[in-house]
Amino acid sequence: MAKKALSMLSKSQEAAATCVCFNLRKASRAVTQLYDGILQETGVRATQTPILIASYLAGEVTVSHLADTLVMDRTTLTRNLKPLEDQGLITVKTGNDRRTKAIALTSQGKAVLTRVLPLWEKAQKQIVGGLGNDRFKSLLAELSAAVSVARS
Amino acid sequence: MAKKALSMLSKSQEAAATCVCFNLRKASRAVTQLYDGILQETGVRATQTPILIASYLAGEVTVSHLADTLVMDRTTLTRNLKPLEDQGLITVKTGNDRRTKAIALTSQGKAVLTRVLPLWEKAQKQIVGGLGNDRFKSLLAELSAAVSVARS
DNA sequence: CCATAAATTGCGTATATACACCTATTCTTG
DNA sequence: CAAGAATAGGTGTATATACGCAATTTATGG
Repeated sequence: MAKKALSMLSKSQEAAATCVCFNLRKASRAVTQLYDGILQETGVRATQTPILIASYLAGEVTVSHLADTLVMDRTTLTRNLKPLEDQGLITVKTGNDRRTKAIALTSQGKAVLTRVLPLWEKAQKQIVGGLGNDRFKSLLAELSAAVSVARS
Repeated sequence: MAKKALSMLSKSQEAAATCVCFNLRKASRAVTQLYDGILQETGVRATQTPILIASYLAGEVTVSHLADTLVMDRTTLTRNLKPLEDQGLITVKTGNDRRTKAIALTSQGKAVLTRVLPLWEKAQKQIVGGLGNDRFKSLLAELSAAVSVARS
């Protein structure tokens, strides 16, 4: 009994301090709030920026393909596209293969992206500057590795 | 014109590849799904585990204090407490200072935590094993630094 | 050519996140 | 002690996330 209770206490302390999932989510919350604050004047959120960028880079793309690119659940992306479509930043139309939807950035979306990118850079520089370039590069590499491990 | 378009393209490519916010969120999604899959049989989610653990370690704690501990928005925590209370894993009662709420883990919550912790360890070992101990420790340190920078 | 499998997407449901605003309680001070 | 300040918490609203299931369309094997 005493042993089990002790193990529960020490394991809880270890989990609180070292859990990769918790610490990733914690950092995500903090960093997302920083980006959101800086991007606020554009009306675009930190979470929406990658979608706009990927749409811009892909030209015209299906929901599933875009979800793969963003390493995002397909149904999550579908929900996330809605406010962007409502704001006129993207269009969603039926593709030639009528099972698919073709996502494309509108000219308004491109205009907004032009305003977003300098602010993104500002936020990014605050983080990179605070971390230092070495830790920044190390962080990116480890996040990439974590994704590979988690999905393998 | 050509210059601006080029800058937009290259900046978009840079953002897609290096954005700290996006890469953190991406890794959070992937890692959370791994933990969720392993924890599934307990009925407790990866996001709920830290709340149970912090409640267990704190003994009895107010919403705001728990939110500080978890580096989580107070109102987010309030919403997250609801399903845990519904499942009977925690109790929420008015504190002596009647402005406050006292959060406490129930005996059922402790029993569930006993089942959760070994599975948490299993998930954690998959990630740590995949990353290697050096990269794991480095990742934790950089996430901690990122939180400090983002909140400063 | 048709029956069936595969591919693509949407929707129902539930939880996670956080900002703005509101209420209730306690503290502070004249 | 009463009025304003400070503190603790909840609610409305909007977006983010993802699992399971259903619907539609395309590809494929006999």
